Amino acid sequence: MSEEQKPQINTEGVDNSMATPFYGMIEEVRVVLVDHDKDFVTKMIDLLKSYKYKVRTVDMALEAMSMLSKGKEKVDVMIINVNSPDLLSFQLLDQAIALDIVSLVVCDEHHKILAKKALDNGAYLYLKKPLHEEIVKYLWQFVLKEKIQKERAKEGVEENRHQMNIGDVNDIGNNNIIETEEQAGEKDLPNTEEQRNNIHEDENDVVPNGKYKLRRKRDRKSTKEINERESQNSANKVVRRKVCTKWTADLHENFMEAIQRLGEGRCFPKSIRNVMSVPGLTRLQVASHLQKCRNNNWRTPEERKFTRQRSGRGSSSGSKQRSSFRKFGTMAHLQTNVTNLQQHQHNQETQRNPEFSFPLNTNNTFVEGESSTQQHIYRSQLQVDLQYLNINNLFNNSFYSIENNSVGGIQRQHEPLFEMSKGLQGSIIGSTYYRPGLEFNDGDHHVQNDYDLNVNAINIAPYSSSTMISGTDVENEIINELGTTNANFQHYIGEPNMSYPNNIPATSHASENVGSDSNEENYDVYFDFNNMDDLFQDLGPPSVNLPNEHGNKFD
DNA sequence: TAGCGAATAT
DNA sequence: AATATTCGCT
Repeated sequence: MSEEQKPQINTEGVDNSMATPFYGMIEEVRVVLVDHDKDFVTKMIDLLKSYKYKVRTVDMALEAMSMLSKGKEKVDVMIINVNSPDLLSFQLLDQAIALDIVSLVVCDEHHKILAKKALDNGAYLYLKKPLHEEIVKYLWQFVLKEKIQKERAKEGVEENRHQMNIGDVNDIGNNNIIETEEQAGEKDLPNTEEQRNNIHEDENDVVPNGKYKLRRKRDRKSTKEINERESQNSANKVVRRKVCTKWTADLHENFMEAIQRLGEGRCFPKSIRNVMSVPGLTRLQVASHLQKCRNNNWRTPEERKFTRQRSGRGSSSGSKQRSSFRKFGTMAHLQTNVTNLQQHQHNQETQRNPEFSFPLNTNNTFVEGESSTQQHIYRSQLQVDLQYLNINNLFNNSFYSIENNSVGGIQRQHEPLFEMSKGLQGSIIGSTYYRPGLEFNDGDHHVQNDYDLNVNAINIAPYSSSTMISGTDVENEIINELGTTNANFQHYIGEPNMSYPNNIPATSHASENVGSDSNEENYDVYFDFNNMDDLFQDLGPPSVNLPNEHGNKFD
């Protein structure tokens, strides 16, 4: 029975390569642990490593966030302490989710509210410490499943592409991945260059100012092409969900402070970004915002509401006065004489010099909103909107086929792996699919049903096989399966009528629905892995032999 | 090259 | 309308 001999494991194409970690299904799994609890961290490192995971640890969420924004290291799994001292746990979670990182949120003390919030925000699982070894052991399967799922989603998309056009509006989320291919043929082009060169100069008109004015839209790569290319290059690279930063008054304030601090002539996107140091905020985003501001085209959310109300947005006066104020940082490169002064100020910690001729000022432009009074913790600064939440509820075939073979039993040597994943994932599934919109930029972005859909996922998973999510057979099977093993879990059921507590900023859509959804009582799912052994087949460590060499930044 | 600003897409 | 993405340029 020693782990050495699991030859049987490979009957099906499942994979025999015991030689590689994770049964060869995944090359490596990089786990980032975000927790300030030394003890826990130490233990987890050992545990994780014993299962061949690449581990990287950080104390606080902020650190992890910057790590993610740098994007240097690929991360597959994040284990986040829900109570990071810097209070950024949820922001980190948002970020991680946006990057398709399987995120487990852990806590010392269980709080339904937090559990709910974590799941709401896309956490794969919400767990109380210490983590059950089984979870760690099968962590990689979560990753695998997500990955496969994503690929399938992509494939499906490709297949249907011709008929999908707009049709799939409800398919939130895929818009950026899908992209209809109206004009076939272009995809054949070997490379972008060629396409770029297709711009016909003669089609441009010379306008009075001597510049060329494009007659037709630029011959840019369609996002579709990009996506295609991407998916080719890196089959396993996940498609990033498109995220949209919302420039809240706070965030803007931060931005303005940076502008102020830098001084005219030095307001470049990059430097601004650095000064702002808002994790996750990219240079491009700053550039975009800067552009908007320079053009005096940006309004705070409050202002927007206001102007919207008075429908006017009038051509004339009114909103115009702001202009003089917002012209800051124009042409950073113009470098006005203010420079020296600025430089000076720059060196000093205290920069806000009133006399700073910068228009922007101190200004109360946004003070109107409660923002200014807000704590200095950059709370809701970066509100990431998941515009493309949709997770195609496609179940991947890989699992499917295997599952089919194993219908009826959890035993089969080579299948346990998947059985397990079925059980576990199935139970976890709720949180996996459960991704109500966080907050959307504009009402246009239909996330609406996601909520119900997903809530169902959560509710149903443990108890029944009613159709939901995708309604495929596979799915039901999984769910049923889960149902049978259900007893092993202790489902923590939230209070029946728990409506959104005030402290959950929420996502209005969600809260509304919660209120009206009779199933809400099952909303909150909390697992207790006391008896996991019954649920999972013990396969021994995923990889007994193979020492994994890939030692990137991960140990 | 990386980073910028403007143009353009979504 | 607001934010993202692309692109030519330095």
